[in-house]
Amino acid sequence: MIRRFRGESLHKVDAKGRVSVPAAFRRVLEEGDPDFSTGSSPNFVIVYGGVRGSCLEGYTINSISKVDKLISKLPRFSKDREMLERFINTQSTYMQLDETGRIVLSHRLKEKIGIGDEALFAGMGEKFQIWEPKNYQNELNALDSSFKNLSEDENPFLKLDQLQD
Amino acid sequence: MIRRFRGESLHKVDAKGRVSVPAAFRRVLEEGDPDFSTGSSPNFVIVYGGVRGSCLEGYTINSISKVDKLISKLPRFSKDREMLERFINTQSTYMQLDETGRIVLSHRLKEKIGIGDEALFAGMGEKFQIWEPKNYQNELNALDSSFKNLSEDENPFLKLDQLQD
DNA sequence: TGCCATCTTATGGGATATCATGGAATTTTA
DNA sequence: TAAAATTCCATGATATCCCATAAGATGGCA
Repeated sequence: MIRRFRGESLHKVDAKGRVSVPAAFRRVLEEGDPDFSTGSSPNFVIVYGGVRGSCLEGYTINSISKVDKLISKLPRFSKDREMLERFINTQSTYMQLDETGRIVLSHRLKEKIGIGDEALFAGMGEKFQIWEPKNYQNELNALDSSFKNLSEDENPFLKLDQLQD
Repeated sequence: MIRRFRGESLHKVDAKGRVSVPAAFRRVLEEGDPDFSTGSSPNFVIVYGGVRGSCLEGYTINSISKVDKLISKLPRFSKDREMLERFINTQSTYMQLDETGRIVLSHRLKEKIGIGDEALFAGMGEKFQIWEPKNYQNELNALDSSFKNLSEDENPFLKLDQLQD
């Protein structure tokens, strides 16, 4: 089975910026790092320049490579490519779990998304997100209400079954 | 034969949150997990963020993968995709039966649907649901009365045979 | 068809491992 | 050399594993 990032969990951020990454996510990060071997700690990538910018996004090495490959397909000096490279390559950083499964969020990263002493991890399939808990709740509420306002044929759940497979 | 989730049954939830999954459902979960082999225990997925949110929904690995695959076809950063990932991926979790056929419902999951020391399992074809027994009864009653108020041409039983295949 | 042996199921309890988290000690680096 | 970052150790809480048992269900077989 290819595991995906699933579920939510809330973790403490200590004075040094250390946070535990949810154990379930570690398994996915390990599987997604071609250089990982039992005993070592997986590498992965955090993108902080995200489309919406209100959370951090974690990618396995394999899934960020996929994104990189897509970007490389764009014309070399196009505005689009320039922009994506800026957001995804420039505004990102390699990370490595320590042996207790934690990472440290630098002052800069915490500031980016307004994190204090708690961080909310949210699984999103091929990536995961890190949110300041209140902002996350707002995001969920906003999502809920915008979902309620959708007409029948805008409902993404219903659109799903119309896709070919 | 492709087995489907059928029937209802009521099970005790012990102090640790452990519940037996109905034996009939285990067979379906086993068939629906490509990595299952006799001797091992099947994995599956519980979604708790359902559109209605009053029960948990269990999916086999195969059926949730179908959904994942459809979602992956949507453009990577589209609003639709984010919404679906949020409702289906974020609000879900991997589960594995133990060798006596039980799962453990975390405090969080029990809270979500108001479960105390009993859980009602309901087969729904491609998925099953877990309800707090009283809520389940209310749901049944509500369904009954709304069914009685339908006109002839709204009756879903009658609409069934009009579908093309 | 009545009875016994066996298997499966549902459930419980205790032991063990993993996880999340904190603090101290040590190294790096500016 | 002080501040920042990293490594190492410690611990309570939670989750997982392992074993136990009683009640049904199943299946032969006389």
